[in-house]
Amino acid sequence: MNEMPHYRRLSGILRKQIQSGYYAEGSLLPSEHALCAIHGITRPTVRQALEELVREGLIVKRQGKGSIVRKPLRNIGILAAAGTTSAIGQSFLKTVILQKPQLRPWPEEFPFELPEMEREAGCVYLERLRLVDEVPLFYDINHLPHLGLPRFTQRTFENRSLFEILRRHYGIEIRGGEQKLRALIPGPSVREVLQMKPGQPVLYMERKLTTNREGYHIYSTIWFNSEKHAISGVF
Amino acid sequence: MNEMPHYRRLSGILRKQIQSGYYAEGSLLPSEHALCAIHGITRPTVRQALEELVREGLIVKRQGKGSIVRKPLRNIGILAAAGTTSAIGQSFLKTVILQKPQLRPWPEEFPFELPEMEREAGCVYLERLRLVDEVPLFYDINHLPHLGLPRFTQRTFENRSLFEILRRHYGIEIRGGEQKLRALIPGPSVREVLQMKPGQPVLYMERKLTTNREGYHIYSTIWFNSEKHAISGVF
DNA sequence: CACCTAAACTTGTCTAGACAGGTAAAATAT
DNA sequence: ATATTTTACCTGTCTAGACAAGTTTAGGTG
Repeated sequence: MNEMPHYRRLSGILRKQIQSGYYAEGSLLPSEHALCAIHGITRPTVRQALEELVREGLIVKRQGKGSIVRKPLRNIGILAAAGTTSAIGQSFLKTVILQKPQLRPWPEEFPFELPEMEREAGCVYLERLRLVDEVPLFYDINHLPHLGLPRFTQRTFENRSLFEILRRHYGIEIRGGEQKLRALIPGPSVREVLQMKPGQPVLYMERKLTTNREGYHIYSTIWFNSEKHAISGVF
Repeated sequence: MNEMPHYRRLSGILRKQIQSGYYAEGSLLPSEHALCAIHGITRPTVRQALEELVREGLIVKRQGKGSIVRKPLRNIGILAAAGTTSAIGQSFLKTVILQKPQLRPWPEEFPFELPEMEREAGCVYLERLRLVDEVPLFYDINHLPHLGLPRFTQRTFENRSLFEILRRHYGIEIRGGEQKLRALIPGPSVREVLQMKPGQPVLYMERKLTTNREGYHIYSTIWFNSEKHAISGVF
């Protein structure tokens, strides 16, 4: 249904091939010229696709040599990735909904500045806990404006990406975003959710995601237990 | 001396104009077409320049509207920026060299895997402390391979960007890199350097930067006191 | 005046090449 | 056989357009 741009289609194909191990670590992707021929598109379009993969850290390019497939990062690549589900192998990641989506007024104290439009629409509130190997890792609180999301509060989110549901059922795609990071000692409630010992620090993130809908943003607050896993990013 | 690509030259010009306030927050940059005419280059080249600025969070693009200048982030944009000096207004940032560049063997325990070439070359070690408004904020340890860096240990780094010296005197440019982030409680020595109270957490980063020199990497370990400032990034 | 439509302008995507510069393998000379 | 040069191939940069799609503005219509 969605007409996807050629470059995004290609990057999706290559991403899947890399993650499935079809291209081994350290091996070369087909050359840009070859990819042109295979997919019937021109080089700038191919380059645009490869650029996405470079940003995600899946490949490294070397002039005169080619595009080298990288060892997939063991850590959680949340910095650049749109969703957390795509960041780590989905198989190890389990999602638990602590608070089902429910309508709420916007909080009085909100770390982001909120456009008038979104404030008036009301807010869908959602709490999740992500576990890797049965150990709590992320705890995130999400606020989305209640604009054009029919039946959203009835949907099931267990083990499914929030972003995938937004894309498939409502046509909302994440385009990018900004985030702020801090290290802090979590309060007792967050500490308990993450099953951490007192005095242990977490990575605290505030994110504002932009979407293909003009003026529609998703706001997330994330607590991350970085004792065993680090967060990785490429730039 | 250095033939710079057109797109990088343009992004540099625009970056300077934005940071100097020549384009006010919220205002529009000249259209891509206008930038073509002004600088005598074509649109793909202009777009490549603008893309850099989008990645840095300096502008936001809106189809049908234009490139909007963003409010400069108050926090430290270290995630995407190559150097920390460029991330915050240089005026407020002060650099103190805690350990002048000196030759050393590579550490036994090194958080990164080290190419053979770089290990054999020996290592230049360098410790810095960054202060904002006279308050310690970053403490970073840097390891660079001692390959083609004549007189490097004699240079002065006070209030000067390490990356600028590498670029101007040795032709080394930062192309990108990867990083890992954690939250942790610093050891007593780091805590003292950053003048922090016991039990307070820091943002801990390990970065591996890639350069225009094939196989030449810069390794940094950074401790960041996030009590007053957050680290911000755009993706 | 209020409303709607069309035009002008903007960025997004894409084509079809060109040349420069780096890498590695094949061909040649020693 | 070894060392050097050439060649083929790859990515980096750039040109000069085209059409699509979103936004704003200027006219025109009622």
